[in-house]
Amino acid sequence: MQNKQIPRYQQVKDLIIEQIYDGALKPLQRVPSENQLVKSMGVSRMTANRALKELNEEGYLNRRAGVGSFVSDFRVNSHLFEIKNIADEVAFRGNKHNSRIIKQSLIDAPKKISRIMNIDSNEKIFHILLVHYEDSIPIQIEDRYINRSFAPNFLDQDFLSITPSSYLSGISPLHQAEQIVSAIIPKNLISNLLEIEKASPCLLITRKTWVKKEMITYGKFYHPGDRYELVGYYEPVKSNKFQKNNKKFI
Amino acid sequence: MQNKQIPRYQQVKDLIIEQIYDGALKPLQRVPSENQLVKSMGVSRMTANRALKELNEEGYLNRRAGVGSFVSDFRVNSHLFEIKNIADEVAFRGNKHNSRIIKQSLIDAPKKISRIMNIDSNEKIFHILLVHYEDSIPIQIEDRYINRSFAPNFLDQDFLSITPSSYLSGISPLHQAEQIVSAIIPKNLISNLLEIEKASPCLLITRKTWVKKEMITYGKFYHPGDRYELVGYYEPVKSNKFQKNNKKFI
DNA sequence: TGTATTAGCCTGTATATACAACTAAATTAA
DNA sequence: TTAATTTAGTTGTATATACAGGCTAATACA
Repeated sequence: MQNKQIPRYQQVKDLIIEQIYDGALKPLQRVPSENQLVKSMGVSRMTANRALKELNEEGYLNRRAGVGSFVSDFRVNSHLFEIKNIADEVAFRGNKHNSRIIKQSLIDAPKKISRIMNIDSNEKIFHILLVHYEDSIPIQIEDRYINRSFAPNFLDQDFLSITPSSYLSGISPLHQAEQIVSAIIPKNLISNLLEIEKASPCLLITRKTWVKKEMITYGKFYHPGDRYELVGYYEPVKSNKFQKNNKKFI
Repeated sequence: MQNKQIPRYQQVKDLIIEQIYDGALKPLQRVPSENQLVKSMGVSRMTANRALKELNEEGYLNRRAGVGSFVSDFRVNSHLFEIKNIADEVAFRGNKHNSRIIKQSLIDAPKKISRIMNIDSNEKIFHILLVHYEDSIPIQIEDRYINRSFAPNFLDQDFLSITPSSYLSGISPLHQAEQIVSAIIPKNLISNLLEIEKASPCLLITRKTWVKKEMITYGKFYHPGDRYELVGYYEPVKSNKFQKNNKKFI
């Protein structure tokens, strides 16, 4: 009965979002046009317009006048705009990205991780540790745990040709993300992999992501403090895109 | 004649934004209702609705059904949502904020600053250096330059009772902001003021703000790495608010 | 005087309609 | 064959209208 409480434009939105998360609507795929929604859902064109317009503003869809509305490619740009794919960042700066895989395995979930991710303590979990390079200089260490049920084929992936972020975004877009930025002095393993001095500072980004209330990944991302910065540029008008940039290797 | 290119809802928005920046509409003040805009601007109620609705989503206005639409209080929350007032952050966590002013003066603009802010090199500029405390523990050093023409009475302000951010936001809301986050080992002056060890890392936030294409402030904000984090929480639905939080002094 | 009701204004949603501008594909003309 | 034109479908904007629901203040009632 609370069906009547939910506005119709929201019902249309929810239906489309549902189909995106279910995989019924895949990235770049066309979604029903406004007039099709008028017929299929019995709403007026204006409320269909509102639904698609808001989904566009929220990053789920891309719309082009005269063409149509299409599901965003979350593998390139998350609709949670701050979460970007580092390979695309590097490419955006005109540099060459590659990576080195240190670990890629299915392990018993460490107690700390199983607690954070709220999974059973005797459950297995995927773990990956890799170094991202920009023009052969290390710029990020990705130390990440992935919920097994979300990406059962995780071990079969070649993460030299596609980043874990991109692969995971291709399975389903994110519902939520939390990102904590801090400044630390890293342990030896990290500073060695980043090829930096032992006592030099790092930006540490701790990121949790959820799909449908379930935590999908928990990861730590280490960046050398002297050659990486988080850049945010804000204006109220259009999309407040967030960019991560590293310095130009001064 | 390009008047016709600009959509009418955008014209309504521009008019209101203009008045906010001009000070004709002040924080918490009521803006014309949809029906008043229908009469005064000769638009339909739906386009007036769209204008006010978007201004609400962009943080310029607060709307309440049955009551009206009001200008946001930018002194508390910038509509560039990432830029928050640290005193309010601290209060939000239920702690006590106070600050200590190290410098508050009108100086000859250092060459580097005048170049960054694009002002004449023999121009004078305001400079402030202060330490923010949360429950008497230093959490931020604010080292900031302020364009003289924007805030002519800057020296008369008592920045123990109101933060510079809050004061500046009260003059006019921001048009643009850039924020760069990096990890550094601070110089002695900074580590002394923050009461941290010499070699311990800091989060450094370098922030530039603009009003109407003119750079208003340039500042560096230092946070102790072991007791401050930037927390971002994202979800696509509603406002993607950005929060700065420090740890609970573990 | 104190309380309940009402009136009036506000935003939120929804529909039906209309025209403009854009795009891609089909059609026509050279 | 090539180029220009038309056509159909799409999004973007704009209007007029309507009703629901929230809120405040004036009004009526006890």
